Amino acid sequence: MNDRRTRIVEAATDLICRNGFQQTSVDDVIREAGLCGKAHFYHYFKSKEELGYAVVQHRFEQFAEEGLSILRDPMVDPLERLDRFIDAEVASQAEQDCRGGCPFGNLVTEMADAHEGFRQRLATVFERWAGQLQSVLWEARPQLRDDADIARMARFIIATLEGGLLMSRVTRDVTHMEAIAGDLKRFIAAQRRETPAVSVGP
Amino acid sequence: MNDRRTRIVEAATDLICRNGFQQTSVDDVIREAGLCGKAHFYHYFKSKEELGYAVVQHRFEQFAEEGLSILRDPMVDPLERLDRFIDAEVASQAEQDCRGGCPFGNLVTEMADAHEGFRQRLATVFERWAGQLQSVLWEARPQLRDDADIARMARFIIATLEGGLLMSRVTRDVTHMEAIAGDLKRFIAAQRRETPAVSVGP
DNA sequence: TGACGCTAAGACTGGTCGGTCTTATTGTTG
DNA sequence: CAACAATAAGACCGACCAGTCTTAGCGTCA
Repeated sequence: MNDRRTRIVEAATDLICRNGFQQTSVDDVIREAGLCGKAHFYHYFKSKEELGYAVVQHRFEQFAEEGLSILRDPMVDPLERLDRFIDAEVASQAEQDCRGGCPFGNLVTEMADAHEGFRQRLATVFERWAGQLQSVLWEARPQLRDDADIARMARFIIATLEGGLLMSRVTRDVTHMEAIAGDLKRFIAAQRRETPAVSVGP
Repeated sequence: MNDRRTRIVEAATDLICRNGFQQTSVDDVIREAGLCGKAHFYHYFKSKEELGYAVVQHRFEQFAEEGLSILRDPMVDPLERLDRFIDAEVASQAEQDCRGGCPFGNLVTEMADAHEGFRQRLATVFERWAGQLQSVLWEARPQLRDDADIARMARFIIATLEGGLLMSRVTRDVTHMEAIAGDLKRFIAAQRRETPAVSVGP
């Protein structure tokens, strides 16, 4: 059945996000999932690489559900949503004791140069992530300066978060991530229209 | 002689910066350096890990000389130096076709969680890097707002550059790095004193 | 010339890896 | 019960790795 494949992908996602792709062996995944032999694994996946692609896909779906969903909450002001998303990233880093970093960033570092297939799939992940941020910023457009470049801002936010994760990971000090996230919020705040837009009646 | 050890470290630095630590075998290093056998290698280095530490050290010395030296040029205004440093990072990324990223960032991702020895040495690297940035910002203090937090700014700059390298690496598009670097410069510019400080005569 | 000590080179060891192949077990149909 | 199909499990293969051990070749000194 297909949910056995799903089960394998889940186990592999855990392992790969924790230890990286190269440091996770197919045997490890089999053992962790514990419901098929090696030959059977290669019935579900043409190769280990194929498993890696499935993991990228799966992890992004998790992220879209657990992380990016904050950006979609229609009951909250868009710029407030953005702040909450940034706070959630900081909180998540604190929760895992500054270890692990961003699974997508990790895989970029590990695989992007050597493996075009991974690079493309990861590029798609970041594109979609940036797309969600752009949607929020677009909603917040009336509050933003006319010259605010939304696509650019979205990429800047991602880059800064990724860098913040890296810095707090190496220092193992979440206050670094907090400070960087704080500065990022100030950067975003600086893109707000100085005089708030006034809605004009008919 | 000791310069044979140096030669090995140089070869290993090339290989490890290009392919990562785990993906570089001791045999690869031997072959690349081409001037000693394996047993001899283990005379110079207690283990592969030890070689890795030497590579971190060596690569940082290169970086301090080639990259960070821009920050020390006494003939240039400090904030101008900072801009030039950022430009140099972008140019370097363009030169290597958006591949490779930052060797220190790569090693953090690869090793920091699993290997305390690497984590500590890499933390030192980032500390020194941040230290150089702080020196520049300190020099620029008269031009900066009174509430500018210099240590925080230094870390923010590093984080943003690291994130920019990652983004342009996955998209293989240096314009992303350029845009992020541009926003970073705007962030720094926003920390300038609004009314320039006036030197008061006696 | 001959005996000895030192070093460089790479063969070797035990282990891991991705991926395949064989075998055992189960279920199904007459 | 018997013959066969489908599937599961893990033994196995060649390649590679970090680290050690053996050996062959060199210079040195008598």
